[in-house]
Amino acid sequence: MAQLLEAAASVFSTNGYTAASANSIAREAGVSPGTLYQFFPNKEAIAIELGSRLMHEMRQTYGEALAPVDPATPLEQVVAAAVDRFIDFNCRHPVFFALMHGPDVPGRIAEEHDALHATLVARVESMLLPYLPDMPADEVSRTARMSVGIYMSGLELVLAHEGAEREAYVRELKNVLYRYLAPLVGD
Amino acid sequence: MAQLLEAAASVFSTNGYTAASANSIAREAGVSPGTLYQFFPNKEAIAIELGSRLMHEMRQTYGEALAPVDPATPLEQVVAAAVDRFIDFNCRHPVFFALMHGPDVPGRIAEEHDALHATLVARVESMLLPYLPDMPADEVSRTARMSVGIYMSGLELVLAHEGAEREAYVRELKNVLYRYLAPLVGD
Amino acid sequence: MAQLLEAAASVFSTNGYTAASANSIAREAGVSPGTLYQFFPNKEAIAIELGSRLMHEMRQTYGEALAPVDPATPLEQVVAAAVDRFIDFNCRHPVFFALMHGPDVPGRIAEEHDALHATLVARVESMLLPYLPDMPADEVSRTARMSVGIYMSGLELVLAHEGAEREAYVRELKNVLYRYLAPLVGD
Amino acid sequence: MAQLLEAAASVFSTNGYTAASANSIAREAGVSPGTLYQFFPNKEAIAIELGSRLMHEMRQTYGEALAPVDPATPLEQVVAAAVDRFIDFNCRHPVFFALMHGPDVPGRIAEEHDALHATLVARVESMLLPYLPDMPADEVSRTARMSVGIYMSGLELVLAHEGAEREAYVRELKNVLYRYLAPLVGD
DNA sequence: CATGAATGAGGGTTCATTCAT
DNA sequence: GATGAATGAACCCTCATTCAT
Repeated sequence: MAQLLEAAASVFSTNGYTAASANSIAREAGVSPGTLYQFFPNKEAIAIELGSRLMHEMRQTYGEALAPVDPATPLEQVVAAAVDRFIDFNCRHPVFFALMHGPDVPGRIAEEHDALHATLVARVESMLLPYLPDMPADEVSRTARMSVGIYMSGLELVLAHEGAEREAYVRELKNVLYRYLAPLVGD
Repeated sequence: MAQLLEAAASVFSTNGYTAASANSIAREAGVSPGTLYQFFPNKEAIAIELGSRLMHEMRQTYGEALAPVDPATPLEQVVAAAVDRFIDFNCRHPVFFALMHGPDVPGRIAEEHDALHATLVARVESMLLPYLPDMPADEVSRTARMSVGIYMSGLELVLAHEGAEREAYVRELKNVLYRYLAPLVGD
Repeated sequence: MAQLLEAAASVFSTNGYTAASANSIAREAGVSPGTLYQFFPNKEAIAIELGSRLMHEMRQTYGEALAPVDPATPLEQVVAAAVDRFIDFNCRHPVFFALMHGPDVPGRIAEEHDALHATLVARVESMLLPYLPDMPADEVSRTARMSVGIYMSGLELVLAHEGAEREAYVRELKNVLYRYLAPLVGD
Repeated sequence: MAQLLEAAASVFSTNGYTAASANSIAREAGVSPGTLYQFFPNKEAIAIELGSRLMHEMRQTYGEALAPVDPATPLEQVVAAAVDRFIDFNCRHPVFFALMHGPDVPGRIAEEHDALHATLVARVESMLLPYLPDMPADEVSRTARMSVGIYMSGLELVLAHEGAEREAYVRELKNVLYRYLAPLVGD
């Protein structure tokens, strides 16, 4: 059953959500289609469950890290730590990226995709808030969304490379974010 | 047939690449499926041709603008102009976004996606080069790719909003890019 | 396309509605499953169309016969004629019987089944009315429903036999109906 | 296991034979599907066993009643009693109706259906015989079959209504049968 | 050239049946 | 015995693609 989620994660990351077929997931998991449907009522449910597990794991693993930070901590440090954790998380769970580049089609998993996204935005917002005590709420929200966007596009580049090149992209992503946020926090 | 490409552009931007069916494109174009297959060997080919045309149009429309700039022009101005043009281009050709985000699936269409992407990267590179005369080539390339990534994620946010909120995201995107590049060009 | 309805009629009469699979209908018609779905949105629609055609044909063929009859006509004659026509109709359209022994499962064809049944009841009612001018409406309705039920069960016996035996059952059915109705009409 | 048969009876009468799934029967019985298949080789066998038990129960309960009757008993009384018992039996065993109407599909279950039917016919025949001493055997058989058909279609109408309306249909069914048989027995 | 009916592999899903525990 | 997860063929339906007209 974890077997099935693993297979689904693998197929989703390889082919994307839309192109992943229920039977291909079952095949990857080494079970019959019928078995898959004893655990999940439909294909969507697999993605949804996968999504919740990812969100849960994110909270478990990085719960404290994204909790309100002492505003005295240098921003550079906070950004670097957040990026490192985010990259690390995605390398261990490449399906996260697949689910975030969710399906073009609307539906329940689109909602799940949105939930994942919203979770991410909320965490970034809560991380930024101590640094931006005087910024209006809607501006904070925009800043958080922009940061998540940068995160995601940086992640794409990072995952597309290996070794030293990957490291270079990680540094670059940190730079982008730090330089974007530094003026806002008066750092 | 321009008629077919227009229809395809419309359907791709409405439903995304994966969900767009060949027959729905033909219907939208007001021709029979058979006719479609006399112009294109398959669905992928439509996306590929569409991509080429977009690249061509990008070159036609903004050719001069992205041509090497006088390094004396303030970076802020250059970034602002590039972002404005980019947003404008995407509003007039929403299919560009669909093609850049759509195809999770590997295949020839992914290659086309990459070609589009590469074109974009090349243009940004050529724009940056005058500002970064001393930067090693691979670092310039990384900077350009990072910039394109930021562009794309910014675009997503811009397109997702309207009116004043959209304007705010446009400004934010300019900020991100300017702050990212400023230290590099010694501005 | 008539080809498809014919095939459907054949498969429905052989296997019953529930057990008839869309693909088996297509196979019987000598076409591919896809073709079937260009003419009908789903399996139900085939049964529904088949039902309407039957009702239509019933009205076309026997329109005048079931129209209000001169109450002077001997009941025996009317019953005999109605039974003969009914049997004849069913021999030419055996699927009628299959659709009337509709699906246990509820759904749109169940409604169609009901519509067929209601049509039949209405025709019998209109045939009986001139003979039962003083009977309360609900009693007429009951009588009509009872008559249709007798019709149907008689039909089953008739269809299950051949030759002289079949003829004997036809006579028997006429007897049942005549004897049932005679006291009501004061014949 | 009586438990299983009870469950099957319940599921068959609720959903009809075709729509009843083996697993739903097992669930209703509170056992696992595996257990079900230790008592019955397949789904059909359940229906068959259920049918046998119904026949047996019919014989147990109404054995004497349907045994040869004193031909002096007024036919009206005999018919009324038989109908009342038949309706009563079906109210207590609604699965009887499901089994008699359910299986459009040919197969062993249809044979069982026929066996049930044959039993019913035989009982009616034995009831009629004393009244029809001079009728040829095949004609008696036809009369019995016809009577059973009327029974069944009357039953359907009775079960489809409630309260006073149901009572009215019961009376109607008695009328049909009595009027049908009266001339034959010279009543 | 254009047509559009026809194709058929493949998608998601169900369910009678089996078998290792 | 009893279990219930596993099976896999078959179900309904879609859609990229073809070909006779």
